Amino acid sequence: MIEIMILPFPLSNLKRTGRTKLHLKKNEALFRQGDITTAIFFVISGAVHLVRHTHEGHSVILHRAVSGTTFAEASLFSDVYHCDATATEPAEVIRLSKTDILALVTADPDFAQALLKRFAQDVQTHRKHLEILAIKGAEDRVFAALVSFGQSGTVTAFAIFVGLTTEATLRALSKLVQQGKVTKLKRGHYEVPDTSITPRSVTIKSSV
Amino acid sequence: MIEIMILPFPLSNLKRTGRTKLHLKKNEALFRQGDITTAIFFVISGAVHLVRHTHEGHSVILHRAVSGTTFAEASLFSDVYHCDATATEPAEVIRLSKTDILALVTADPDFAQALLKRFAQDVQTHRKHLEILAIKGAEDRVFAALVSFGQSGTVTAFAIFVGLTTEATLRALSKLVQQGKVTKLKRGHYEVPDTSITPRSVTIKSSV
DNA sequence: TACACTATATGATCGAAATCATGATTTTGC
DNA sequence: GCAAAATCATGATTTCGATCATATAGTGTA
Repeated sequence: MIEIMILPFPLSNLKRTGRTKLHLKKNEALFRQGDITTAIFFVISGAVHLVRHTHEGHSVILHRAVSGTTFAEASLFSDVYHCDATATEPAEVIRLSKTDILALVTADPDFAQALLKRFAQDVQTHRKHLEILAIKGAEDRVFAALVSFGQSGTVTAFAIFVGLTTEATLRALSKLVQQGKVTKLKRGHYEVPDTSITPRSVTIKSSV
Repeated sequence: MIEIMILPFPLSNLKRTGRTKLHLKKNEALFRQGDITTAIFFVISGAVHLVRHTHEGHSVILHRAVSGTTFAEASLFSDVYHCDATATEPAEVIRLSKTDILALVTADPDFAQALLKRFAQDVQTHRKHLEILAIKGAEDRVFAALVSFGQSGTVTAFAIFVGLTTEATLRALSKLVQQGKVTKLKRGHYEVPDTSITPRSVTIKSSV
């Protein structure tokens, strides 16, 4: 039961039947927008993207779930999934039955609190994402996203995440590299060196 | 104790000391980004905007809390507030002590579950917001936001919410009115008539 | 009432990112 | 291993929204 150790909340009381280990191939979908919700998930290895599709073919990467994190927690209280979940690389995930989780919430206060914390983190992450999308210049936006989230996955995926085209993102990255604010590790892999991470001093004036 | 009736979760067990009623004037700040977190809030009347400020003066309206909703729930698990909370119109709010709420989570399973549900709703709302910001055309974006969230507050506030300038938003609105997709109630007040709300048929192909 | 201030509205210009285009490189599936 | 597909990269052109400017309608208040 090694996996229980790395779960962000204690599962000792969860029925064994409530847990299933799944192996996903690349591009394999775990669930799709509109599917009936039956479970939340925990990533052991690999990565899963949560993607929302809009009417006219637009798509947003809402979240990239990586090793050691849970996802689709919000589905506990909604009837259908509101996004697609697709493995972007081969992944192992644990499926946690929705009904069992809900039962455990009622039975185990510590579990409930741990789950609440995860939800709160989700909210914070989404807010950070919203904050980044509000930044106007492509260069500033890409840099902010790189500082806050890092380049998870391909540049193309990163571009969708920051709400720009791949071209615009690449151009911004190459300019940032020129300026020394970003390091190009290798083709398609960029990173913010520690030195360039300036602590944002929150100097808010009390005057309106 | 009228207010307890309209709270989205049962507060009967919350210590009386944990609740304080506050009266906010227009533009009065409840807390600011960086302040130590001590409470979550419930809106009785009026409206409170949660605004996030980025390094270079950009701002995002993360959330508009209106009558009957709670806000700053995420602060339960973080040390400082990550955004400003300001009344955009005179407002009455109830301050709910953070420590008391956390105690109640442990003591009352029903309360814990109700709170979890609220968090989940928050996540869903933020996702919808992210989805809207991913829409490229100004016209499409404004229309989508109007359908999903309605025009809460002024056009200027709505413009910030959708990530456009006031001018671009007004132009988009006036075009949408021309097309009959949006109704102009009066100067600065727009609405999507029921007839134009097309149910988005989720026809996702299983291929790819 | 008069004044200041803010929000709404629309027009003109400019610039930044989307789009289109073309190759090179890497990965993936057979 | 090899062909096909996807990704990375950069250049040229176009388009849409930002910006600047100006005017009007409300709103608060002295």
